[in-house]
Amino acid sequence: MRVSKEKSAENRERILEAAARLFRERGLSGVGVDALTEAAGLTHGSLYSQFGSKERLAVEALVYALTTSSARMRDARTLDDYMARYLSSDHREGLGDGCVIAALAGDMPRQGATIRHRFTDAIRGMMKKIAGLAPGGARPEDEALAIVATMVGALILARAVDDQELSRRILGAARARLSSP
Amino acid sequence: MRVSKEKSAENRERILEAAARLFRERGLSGVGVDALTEAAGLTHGSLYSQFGSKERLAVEALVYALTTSSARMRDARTLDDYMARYLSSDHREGLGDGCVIAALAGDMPRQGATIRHRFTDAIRGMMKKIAGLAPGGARPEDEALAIVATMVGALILARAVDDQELSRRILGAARARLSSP
DNA sequence: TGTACATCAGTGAACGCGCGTTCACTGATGTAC
DNA sequence: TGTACATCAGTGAACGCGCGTTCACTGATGTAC
Repeated sequence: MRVSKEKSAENRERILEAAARLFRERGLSGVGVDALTEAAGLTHGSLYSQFGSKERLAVEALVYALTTSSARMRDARTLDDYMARYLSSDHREGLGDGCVIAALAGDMPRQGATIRHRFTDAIRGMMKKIAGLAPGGARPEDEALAIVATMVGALILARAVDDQELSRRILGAARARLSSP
Repeated sequence: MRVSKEKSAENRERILEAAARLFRERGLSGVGVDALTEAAGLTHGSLYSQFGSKERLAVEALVYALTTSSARMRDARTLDDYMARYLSSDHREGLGDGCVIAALAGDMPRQGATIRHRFTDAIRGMMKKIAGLAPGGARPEDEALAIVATMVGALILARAVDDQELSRRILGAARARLSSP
């Protein structure tokens, strides 16, 4: 049955919220349309009314995740502060509401043009944020890219290993290397 | 029909070779048993004679990939040499015969215990190789872990972005940061 | 404000398809005599 | 060395299942009068 504009907008938001979390937790191909809509209290057909296809939802969910999840990092004022948050065990455990780049980078080589483009913009965004926090240097954006690579790589590896002690060590080693310039 | 022991061992090797390449190219859940055996010139049933299940093949293929693919890096004598090879555009393009860690790290949080364990050993192996090449420092293995995180992160991000110039810049920035100590 | 009706967000059955796995079967290999 | 037969690697049909998507339908919403 038809629902009010307000209710429809709220349903759309709930699907996006669920998708932003589930895609990060299980990967883009690891979540089906049933799981996505069920998590929002709807049936799979509503996804097609709202988004047209799973891929188009994925694009919007990526953007949604970028605008909401950078909340964790947004008000970091110094590079040390940013790093401490990014390379924390909290962030390692919080796949579903953590960094989109670390969660989905491995999927990107196999994605469509639109979603890869948004993802690339997200990396540029993180680069600029870090460049704004870092002391400077001759090429601040290149330095920022190296810092991004270290942080993203450390988080991905810390989540991949099955040994808690090694995981803790990876995050600590990355923090140590980045804080002592 | 039954085949000779030699032929059977050769078939097993061919499946492993195809699996080691395809799993890295498309991810562990991105390749089906038909694709895996067809690439070796066999039908899907032979996978079950040889390995018992797709997951057990994945474990063996991971080990196989580690022993063969580190060929690219094996004879690196210095950290600069290792880095130049690892952070090359050749390596970025060569997903299928490149670093297993960079290719599969993103899949690990959703894998079974055995395969995660092997993967964790692979990271320790790379850490020790780097620690053996690096100048030293107070905690050579921790320094090596940070270098591994930077290299793996840079390669994953360089493969993820859709902008060739940015991709090149990511690899270059990581090289620059690692070579100037 | 009240009534008649067109709109359309969401439902649920159905689609074709590919997945991982099972299993009866084939027939060359390998072995026992 | 030659013969009879058990073994078993590989084949191909079939399984139940979940995938993404389509579509006729429902009925409350929103609009035109």
